[in-house]
Amino acid sequence: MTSLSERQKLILALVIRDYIETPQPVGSQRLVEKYGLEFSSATVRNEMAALTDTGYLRQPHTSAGREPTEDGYRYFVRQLMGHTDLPDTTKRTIAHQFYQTRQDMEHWMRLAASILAHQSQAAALVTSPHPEQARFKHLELISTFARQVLMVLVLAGGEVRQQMLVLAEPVSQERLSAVAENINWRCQGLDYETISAMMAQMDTLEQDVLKLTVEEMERSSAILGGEVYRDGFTNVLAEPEFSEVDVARRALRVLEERSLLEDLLSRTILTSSVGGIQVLIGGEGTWEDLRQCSMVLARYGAPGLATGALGVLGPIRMAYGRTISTVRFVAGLLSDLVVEMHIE
Amino acid sequence: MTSLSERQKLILALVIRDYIETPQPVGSQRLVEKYGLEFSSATVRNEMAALTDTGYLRQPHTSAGREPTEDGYRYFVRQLMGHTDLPDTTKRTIAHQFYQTRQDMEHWMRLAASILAHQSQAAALVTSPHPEQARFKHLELISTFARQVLMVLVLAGGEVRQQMLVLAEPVSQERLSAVAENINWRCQGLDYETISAMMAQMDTLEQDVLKLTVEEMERSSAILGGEVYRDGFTNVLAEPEFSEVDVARRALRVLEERSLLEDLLSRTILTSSVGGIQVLIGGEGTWEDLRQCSMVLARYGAPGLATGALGVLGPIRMAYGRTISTVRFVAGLLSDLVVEMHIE
DNA sequence: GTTAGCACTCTCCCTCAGAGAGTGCTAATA
DNA sequence: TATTAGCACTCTCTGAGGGAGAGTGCTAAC
Repeated sequence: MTSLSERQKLILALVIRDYIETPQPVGSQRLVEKYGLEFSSATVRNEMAALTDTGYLRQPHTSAGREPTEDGYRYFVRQLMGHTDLPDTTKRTIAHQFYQTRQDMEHWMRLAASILAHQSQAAALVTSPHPEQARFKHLELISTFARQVLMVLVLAGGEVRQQMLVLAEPVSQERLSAVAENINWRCQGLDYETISAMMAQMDTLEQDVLKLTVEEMERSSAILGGEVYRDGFTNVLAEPEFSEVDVARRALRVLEERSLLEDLLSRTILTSSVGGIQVLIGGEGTWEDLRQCSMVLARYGAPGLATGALGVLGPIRMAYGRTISTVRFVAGLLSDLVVEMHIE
Repeated sequence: MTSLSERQKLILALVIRDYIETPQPVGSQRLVEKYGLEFSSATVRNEMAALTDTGYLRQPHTSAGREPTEDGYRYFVRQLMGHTDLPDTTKRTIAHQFYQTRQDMEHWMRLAASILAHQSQAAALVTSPHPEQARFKHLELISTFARQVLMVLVLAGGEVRQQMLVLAEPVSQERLSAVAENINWRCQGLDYETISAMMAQMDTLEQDVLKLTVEEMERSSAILGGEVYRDGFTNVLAEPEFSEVDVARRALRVLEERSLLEDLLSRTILTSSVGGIQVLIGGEGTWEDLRQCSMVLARYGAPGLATGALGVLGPIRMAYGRTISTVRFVAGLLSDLVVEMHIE
């Protein structure tokens, strides 16, 4: 990485700032006038030429102003931006919304997606937290109708999964409760492989229940086994870089289609640890569909218990400072909530 | 409604068919050649002029071909199209997917949205079924950690709602089970108003539980209290009428924003009965945001038990026959599944 | 009632020229 | 030596003008 003079850093930052405001190439004269610079437009032109050489700025065509390159944004995010944080009032407002909502991961995630979308005026996604290794905690069997039984499975860490079970023949609630009690006693704290192994010694009804239990525990351990909450798709459609619908379509498809999203997340944020933030700028040369977008991703949760991913997608011309602090803050809140659900 | 000659009906139908294929004004000559008509282009021109007078066709400008007006589409859907049905193989494929999925309304709705989006290449939405009047069926209290209790509420009709309850002080699982048993015995089959009324006579713990129960039952009875599942937003972005992003943004916002969606549904499909299909063409002069779109909506479920709405949103230039039969079929399937969950 | 013929209309696309914005270079200046 | 004023040059954008093409409406003949 070439080292820049202080003045070059200033100019780069100003170009980015101006370009984010008005998505138009920034000219030297304009920059001097708008920000009251101490030096002349000719000097700015010289510095801009230098910044273009180092690859941080680009000219759409000769005799147009400059706009930041992907590398320019990266340098800005890493070196220039500094650590920004949300205003305390905003933080309080957000936190307040979480504590007003019912205490339930599903609602929290939905709320998180909504808040991310709103705050950053971008498309947001939140994946449900999954334990690195699901452990059995508690099981309840509730007879609903005839041969249908509602199975409620609570995993260590508080994740609750419910499932319907259809029996070959009707079974009384007393019998079901006894089965559940037996299973609760024997499976306490076990992972699904151990449970699988001990299934053979049980009777048919218990085997049926355990088969479903193991299935659900496997699903809970899968990378993207849980739900994905999305919001704010229409936000990005308002941005000028998405006025070409095809750009918008390809980008949003990555969020909408599970397989694409799974690929993206497992190769990016899921490789980093909880609390980590990743900023993908312009598809990073890997995701052609995201060439015109940036994403800010975070991993949240509690290591060893359960973790999930969240993030936003917007134009490259994004207010990184604000977006990153929002994502970081919401991830932190969700992490706290995950931990809170685990306190025994 | 003006009555049309058979030849006019034929021409109107052909114009619509051709326009749906290639979103371009249809000329008289083109129509004669492409469909091998028995009469000349001059005759077609005369008939087209008549159809323009009655308001079923329109010219984007003098000396352009004709395209259907909203009224034209409406006439087509109501009078010309006839009853179409999905091919049996398609039906079987779809039904198969439902019976392969776990028996759980949440997954079925998600699947329904996905299938609607795929089959009709449009944006799809499915709202969860809610009972016209929620009735208590069964309650289970499961101690998870310290003062946190998982409450699982089963309503008549099989809807399951879970909620976390935080107690003032720890309570044993035995005590919780006793409370649940007592409530189950006393509230069987009651609606939330009756339960509210009898709360006063209970002790504190039971009151806390019942308060939450009543809240959840109220929520379940609200028009759009449940979840909304959406899919296929990126499908419509591929359609040429949405190449102007603003058109796409405004239309999709109606699906994305709860308040807009609630307004739309409560004034359309929620006024019709289960099994009913509604086709909204071009916003019907009421929804400005949907001016360039059509929606096919259906109400599904079982009257007296629980009902929900589903539908798709696409360009006005939509393959109505296929879309309507898909929506009707999926609504029927979901209705069957709702009923099935109620068989006692 | 239907159709051939034809003048007319309107869009679309191409080209061209002028305005405007911004650059890079050169020579003068602190 | 670093900075700046001045200036020629380049490129986009916009609007005007003209020709091709598609399709119409009208009229007169069948």
